[in-house]
Amino acid sequence: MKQVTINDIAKLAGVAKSTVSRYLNGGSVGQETRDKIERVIRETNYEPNQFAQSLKSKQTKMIGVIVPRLDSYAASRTMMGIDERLTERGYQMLVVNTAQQTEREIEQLYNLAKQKVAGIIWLGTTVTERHLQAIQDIQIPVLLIGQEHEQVHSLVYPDFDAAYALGKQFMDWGHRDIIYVGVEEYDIAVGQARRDGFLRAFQEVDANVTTYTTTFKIEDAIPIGEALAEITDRATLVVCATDNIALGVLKGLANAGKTVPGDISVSGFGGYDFTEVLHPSITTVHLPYRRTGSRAADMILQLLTGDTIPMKTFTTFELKLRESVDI
Amino acid sequence: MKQVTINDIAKLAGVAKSTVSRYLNGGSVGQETRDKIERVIRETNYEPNQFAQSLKSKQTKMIGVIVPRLDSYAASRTMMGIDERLTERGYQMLVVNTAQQTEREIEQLYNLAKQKVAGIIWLGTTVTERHLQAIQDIQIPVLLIGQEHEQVHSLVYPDFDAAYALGKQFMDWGHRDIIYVGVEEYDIAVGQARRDGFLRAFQEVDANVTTYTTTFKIEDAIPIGEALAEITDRATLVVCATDNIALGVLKGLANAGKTVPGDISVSGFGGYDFTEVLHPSITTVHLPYRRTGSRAADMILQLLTGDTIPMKTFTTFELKLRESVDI
DNA sequence: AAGTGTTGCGGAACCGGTTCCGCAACACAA
DNA sequence: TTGTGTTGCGGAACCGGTTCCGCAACACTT
Repeated sequence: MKQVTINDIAKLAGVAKSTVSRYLNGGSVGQETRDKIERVIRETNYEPNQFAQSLKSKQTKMIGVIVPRLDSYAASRTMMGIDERLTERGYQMLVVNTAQQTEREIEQLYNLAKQKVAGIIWLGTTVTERHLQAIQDIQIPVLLIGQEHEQVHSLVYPDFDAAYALGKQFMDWGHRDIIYVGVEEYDIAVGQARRDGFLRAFQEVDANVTTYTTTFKIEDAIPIGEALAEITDRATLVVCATDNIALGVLKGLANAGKTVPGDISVSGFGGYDFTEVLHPSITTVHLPYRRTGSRAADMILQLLTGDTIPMKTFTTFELKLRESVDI
Repeated sequence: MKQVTINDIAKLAGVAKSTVSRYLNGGSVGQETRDKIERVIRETNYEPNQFAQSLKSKQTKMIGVIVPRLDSYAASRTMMGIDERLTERGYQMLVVNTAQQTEREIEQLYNLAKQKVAGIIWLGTTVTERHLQAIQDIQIPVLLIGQEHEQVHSLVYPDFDAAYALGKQFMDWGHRDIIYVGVEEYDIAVGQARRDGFLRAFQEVDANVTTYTTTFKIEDAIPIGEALAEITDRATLVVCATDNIALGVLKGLANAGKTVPGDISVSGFGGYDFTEVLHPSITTVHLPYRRTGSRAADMILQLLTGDTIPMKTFTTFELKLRESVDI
């Protein structure tokens, strides 16, 4: 099981190793020599040593993917999409996890650069000066998913538009007293764009809105749901910034003995698979995580070949109007 | 931003590069030289080129992780655990996805070997002769999670015991007419061990059991739930082999207008987070995926250092007795 | 004073590829 | 026949580390 090297091939084929290398990389090699080398390579199952190659070329066939957490639905689906496409194209995905620490995002940018990945796909939550500095330092194409910044190529979800569209639908249905449960503003896409989209829709018809702020964790939204149970006579709809929050709110309401959508309606955002199979099924916005991953892979590969692509690309969204919101 | 090399350091410090290398790897170097080198390294932010190192050493600080899918709860949580521990210990996780194709598992074993990972953690579904062959060929420590085989170090969930314990509990509560919804047998752990554990518990009290077989997908279980709605007067409990199946069954029952646990009880297996926040909350078995990941990381690292560890290690489980099953 | 270790260090080879350079062989045009 | 190009190939240098070997300097015995 010893590693077969290019030297072995050269020796067995009776040529110089530079010739073998040329054969492998499409240089000029005579037909006769070509045949000999090909035979030897086939017989020995030769595979070039990637380290030796990378040592010289200072490049790999890897694309780094920076994710805030490994166990989020959005991240998982996006990774799937990325991996599929990358594999098709002969690249490998190298996932690194930041455990939701901004500091580690920056660390990992440098780290991936050290590992000579060809490009980086970054599932971001926030973009700071130091991120930009890192991106500039490392001299590697970076594609940002889920957030945007004018200086970084980005592939973003139409959070504002989707939120607006969903909010508008609710307004059309006549909801006028709304609870909005969002997250902190440091997450631009979720904390700001989504909220602003909803608020715009609500304000257009002068609806009454009460805002709560929570985290991305299900548990943290439960008490909010419980608290909301007190005012189900007034408010008719709880709009949540994520499906996880909706889940927590639903639980809280259930704990307090309220039924959905009977006593009050609840909507989510994100489009987790299982929102559909719950009872009641949850009204939400479906974001195409997986397809976005694939597109991101395509885009980063284009960036590698030097193609120019728009700095900012939007994905699509789809309203999922289901049982949890009363018409 | 050009790469600083060991030659640069040597030149700047006025020593031979072999001395620098010795300094870095703990060889004998005089105090004075040591200081000079240290200063230069600090000033230049020198970091050794990993490719050059690996080229010589034929090793990396990477642990390959083979997962059947990127978007399963179990896989995600396990990866989290692995990554955490590996990062602590100065290793990196390299995840490869097989998209549930057995063939690709084997491919990836060889592939990871080619990339000279130090060890491999394999979240398996089934173990064939060809897997064993691959494992033997590559000469790299492999740790199998979730399945077992006498020739491979494995870390397994106590599927049988957990299923037995849960089934026994149901028997104690007096359920006697049971529906079991499982998966195909090719998955030893889920398809066989879990089923057998349950059946054992049921048989001990001569309960009446009807068995259905489905897949790991939520959707495929929905029709089963719908079909079961016909017999809620007879059967009192649907035992599902996974939480996903339980979710589908619940949906099917809901579609048919049945309530849980009013008309019939339903239990899951696996312990997804959100089984707790559903309404009704789902009775299930919690398996410690994340902690298992961490342990797996520890174990593979032990294997690297040549320690001997038991061929087979069991994890724990915890019954989560909740609302979806009537007492 | 001669012999025996020990320590610190430089030089060179090596890991397995890629690439540059130059030479030989051959064809073809002038 | 000489000159110009093209093609095929070997040799050597290089990528950035690690490691083996040998030598010099300096104790420390005996």
